[in-house]
Amino acid sequence: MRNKEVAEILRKTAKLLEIKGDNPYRIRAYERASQTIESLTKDIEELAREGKLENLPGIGADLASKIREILKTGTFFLYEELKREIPQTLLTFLEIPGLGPKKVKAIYEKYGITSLEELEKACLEHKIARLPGFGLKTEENILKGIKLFKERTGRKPLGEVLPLAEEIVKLIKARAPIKEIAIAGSIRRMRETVKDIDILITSERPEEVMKVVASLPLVEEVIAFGETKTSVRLRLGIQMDVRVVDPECWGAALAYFTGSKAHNIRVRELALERGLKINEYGVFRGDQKIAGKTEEEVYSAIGLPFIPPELREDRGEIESALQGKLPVLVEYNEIKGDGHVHSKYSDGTASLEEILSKASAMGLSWVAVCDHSQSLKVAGGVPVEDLFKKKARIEELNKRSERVKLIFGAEVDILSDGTLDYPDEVLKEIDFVIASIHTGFQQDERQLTSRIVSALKHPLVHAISHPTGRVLGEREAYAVDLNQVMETAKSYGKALEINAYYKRLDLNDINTKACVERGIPLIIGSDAHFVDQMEYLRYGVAVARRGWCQRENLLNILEYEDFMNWLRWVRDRNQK
DNA sequence: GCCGTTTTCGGCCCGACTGTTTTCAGTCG
Repeated sequence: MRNKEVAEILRKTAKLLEIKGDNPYRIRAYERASQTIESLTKDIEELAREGKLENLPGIGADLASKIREILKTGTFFLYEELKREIPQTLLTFLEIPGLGPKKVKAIYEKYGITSLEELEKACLEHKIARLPGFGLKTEENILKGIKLFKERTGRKPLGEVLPLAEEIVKLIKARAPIKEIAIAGSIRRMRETVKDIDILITSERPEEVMKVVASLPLVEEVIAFGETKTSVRLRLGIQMDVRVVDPECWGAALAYFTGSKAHNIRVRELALERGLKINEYGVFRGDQKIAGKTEEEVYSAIGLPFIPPELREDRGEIESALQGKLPVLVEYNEIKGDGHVHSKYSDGTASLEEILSKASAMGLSWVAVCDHSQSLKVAGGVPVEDLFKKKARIEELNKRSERVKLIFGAEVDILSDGTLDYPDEVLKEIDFVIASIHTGFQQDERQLTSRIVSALKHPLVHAISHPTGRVLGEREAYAVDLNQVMETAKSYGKALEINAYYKRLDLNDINTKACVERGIPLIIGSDAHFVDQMEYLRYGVAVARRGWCQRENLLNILEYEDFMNWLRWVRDRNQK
């Protein structure tokens, strides 16, 4: 899979064209192609071999041939030419808040500045303020931007920002005269990482709301302060944009601020084709407003059904909606079980009783307690003799517990040679075996893939946990050929996990979608090591929804007995 | 550079806020 590589080159090409001041629509074409390829669930090389590149939206004959060139040579002519013409370091300038392509170009052409240090120096010497269109204030902002850029941590995991955003919503509710309030932006779409917090409000006294927002205790700096829009930087280094609109515009504004940008562009193009105009205030035919109060109304005005926020990425949802083929996404409250938690038996902190009571509080009807296997000593891997104590204890608790059941599971290590960390006679006593890799990350793709594939082929294994091993901001996915993993899972009827721990989210949304398209069963596991972490299940459901997952794709919607039946069924069909 | 139940050429999403400007370009989302 070289999708990412191709997408990256196209994205950089777009950026370089931007600095060059090229045709904005040409730039958009490169950007769009980059996004399309990044969110592809198929291998771009395969599509190229089959001659299907031109079928992709936004990719015509020209871009297709450039993509083929990239696949063949690792680059393409225009990109190389642009790199010779424009220093690549200017691309980092674009990441400085307040600096866009026009200003970067001006600075480079006038002074030949190509490094952050030079830029900083030029600002301090007030050389920048002398450029036409620049001023002292711009200079100050660039200096501030450089400082922010240097201490920047980039996008933050949803699991860190969403709770914060919910906290802020509570604060605003308590302090300002508001009617409605909602979190919008990428948080509402439940992207795995987010850059900022977008909050939308309706109120009859917007000025007052703006003042409250600007003076919230978490605010470090007010970036922009207008009548209906305020941007602030929070102490944790994250930006927050708050916008107040009239209740009549609520739906249009919510749709607009939920994005994604790419989705919005497509929706507006569609509106134009129908002789309508959409902005954050409503849908208009000429001067007449025909919709805007609710999102449903806005979508319906341009002939679309409501599209759930998690799908709004321009990954085919508009086409599906137009054909009336949107998936009926699995709902957050349809989850009956947690497929993966740890207890005190390994490196978890919770007793089985605590897990039961947390599950009950969350309204779940089953939890698979999958502790680590014996060789994973650092994580308190469970020796065989304790395994049977755990089994007995679970049976005992289940007799007493009517509504919620524990499932005797294990997260069994796939050893370096692809064998499993318990012998078969032990494995067959374990009701739910989920296999995973915790050692030998450095092996090459062939080795790692064959380890996972042989685990999937093992008749006593039900699923693979965190199939790619990535940890957001900490560790890249290990080298594994997911295509092969998925094909094997498919032919053996095995499941792949959506690990819901917010730094893993592994499978991610795109890989989840690939599984859904192939009909591979998925199971969400919180991977909780503390009972409260079972709440992370919601991030797993979010990934499932972003991956177009319907009820039929997800094992977590099954009742306890049905899930147990599935576990037995998998073993029966693989033990002929 | 893409694309077409009004088009194969002439379109291509839209508005708030800031700063440098006397009417608007640039940036951002």
